[in-house]
Amino acid sequence: MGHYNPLFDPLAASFMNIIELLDQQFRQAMALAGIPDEYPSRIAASARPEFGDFQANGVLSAAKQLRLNPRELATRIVAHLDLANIAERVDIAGPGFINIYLNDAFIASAATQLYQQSSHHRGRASKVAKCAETIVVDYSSPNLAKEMHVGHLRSTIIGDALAKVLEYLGHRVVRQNHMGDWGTQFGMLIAELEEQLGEGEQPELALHDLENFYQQAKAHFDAAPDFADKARNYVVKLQSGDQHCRELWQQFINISVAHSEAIYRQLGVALSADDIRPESAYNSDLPDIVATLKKQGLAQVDQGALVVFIDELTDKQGQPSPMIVQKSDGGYLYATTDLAALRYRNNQLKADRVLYFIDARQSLHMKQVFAVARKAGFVDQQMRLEHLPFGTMMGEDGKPFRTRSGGTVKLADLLNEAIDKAAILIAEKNPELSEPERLDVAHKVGIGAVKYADLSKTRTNDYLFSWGSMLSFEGNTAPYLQYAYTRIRSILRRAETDDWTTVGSVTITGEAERKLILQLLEFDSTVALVARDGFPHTLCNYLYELASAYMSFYEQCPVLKEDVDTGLRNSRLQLCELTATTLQKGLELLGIETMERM
RNA sequence: GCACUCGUAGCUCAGCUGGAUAGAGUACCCGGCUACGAACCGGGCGGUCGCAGGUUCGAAUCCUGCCGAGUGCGCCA
Repeated sequence: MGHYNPLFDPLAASFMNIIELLDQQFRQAMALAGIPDEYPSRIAASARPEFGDFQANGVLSAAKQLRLNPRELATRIVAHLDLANIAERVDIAGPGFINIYLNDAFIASAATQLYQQSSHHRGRASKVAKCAETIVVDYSSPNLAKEMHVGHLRSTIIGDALAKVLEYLGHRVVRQNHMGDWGTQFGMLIAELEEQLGEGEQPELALHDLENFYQQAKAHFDAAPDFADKARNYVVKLQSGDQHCRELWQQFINISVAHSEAIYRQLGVALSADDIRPESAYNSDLPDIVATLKKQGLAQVDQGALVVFIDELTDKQGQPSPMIVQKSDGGYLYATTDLAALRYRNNQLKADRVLYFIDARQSLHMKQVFAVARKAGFVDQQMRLEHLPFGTMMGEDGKPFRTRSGGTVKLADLLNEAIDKAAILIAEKNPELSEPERLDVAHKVGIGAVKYADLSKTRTNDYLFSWGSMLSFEGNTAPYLQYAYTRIRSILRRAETDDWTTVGSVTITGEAERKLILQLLEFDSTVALVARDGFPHTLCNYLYELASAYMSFYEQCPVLKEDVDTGLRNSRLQLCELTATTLQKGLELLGIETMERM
């Protein structure tokens, strides 16, 4: 696999991108200097201001691998480098660093171009994909046996952010909510529901608190052997299509799905009923999956169960990794369902790429499913299967998270608390907001804070759940970004006329403007990175730095007070507008809303 | 036993397939509202990047070993 440069992603190629531009010039110069083109220039923002704006780090590693003197090579490349009108200076420093000092006029013109583009599109324009793909994004996938709790937050909002990013880049995204509605535990729930309905309960009433209902059923199951037997019997009847069982199950599922959908609405997650493709949907495919595996000689009976031994996954002793696809009692497992889902995504959905946002603890399982699906030909060879794992939620004590009572925090409770807290803060800070506006803002701020707290952490690491960080509205948080946005909107409202939108161009008078523009120019490459790797925290960090650069600009550069005649007022208004649209688009991709005032 | 992940400031975390003097937030201290919105800005304090080797011009990053934490490994999902 070659080195990936996001700026050479064909999707990114259609727009002005400063790093891409530099990269192109460097590739040319490197080619002229006799460097094979598999060596990337690796243009990156410089670590320190005294090292210029950008540096080309690839030259040093190329020199190393080609066993050339790095300083000499750098000199040769710079001699071929054409950055006229782009850089005012290119230095070679230390062992062979190439430092690029951009021309202010060039930066200003890049900003102007970007502004005109975004103003023409009425916002940050989405890229037109040259090679749009069909990408299945499998996320959220709650277990319908229980109420959604905070542990479901990650898959739901990270998956949703990725879906939005991929759509923004022009891909065809197919959301799949692989809801868990078909496990063994549903026998238990049906048995409990039957008993409670027998006592005259209405299903809506019995199930108004899903979590509580589940606990009742579980306690009943553990305590009463005859109840447990009945439950197990119900599983078999349910999966073989028994009418009565199916009806009870359906009542349960309806209420549980409605609960999930209420959470999605509150979160602003773009998962609809159409995206639900639950485990039960694959029930009728399972016998054929197993029969195919048997026919191909991939599955064999071992200790009573039907097992696929995966040669591609072996341990140090060369033992192939086993995956059970059918239990000794004939029942199927979630591995079987996952295989059926993959075949569906290949044959029906025609996916080029499938992304799974699932807990890291399922890593082995996902590897097994992918390997078997390929061996069995359930998916085309070129289809890209990616498990994008996330870490376990930990408690303050560093152990897997539990509340004092040993339970989990309901997602609904967390969201309501965040909104309530935001409402109190808003009433304090901005009492003149009307009641309806305050409620609206409280919702956006509270939900935004919760989502950002999660999205801004590296996906793959374990993460600490704390009310404090989830409900924080200061520092590197969503409200900080939202606040930056409202400050800009406030200026733009006060500008009154809109002559500035079409007259004049961006000019640079100081460091604050320069930094702000350089940050604005990195939006596209940041989004491309998120689409490739599936780490939304990269975008969070970018937006925080953007908002931060704007806040400094705001302190140092008066906007409305500037003289119209010098053109500076228009220049700064355009920068404000460009920052606002970039913040808004970035937050939108993360699923976080903005507002006019807060 | 085997496998995967992780260990960075008091706390919570960034650090982009090796780059120059390791950065934010928070907490604490100092300064800034008769100012385009102070949910903000500027400054200070704070780190043997778990430990020890190795690879090289250069290591938080790559390799090996050790210590510590979490997770997974044929009939739950």
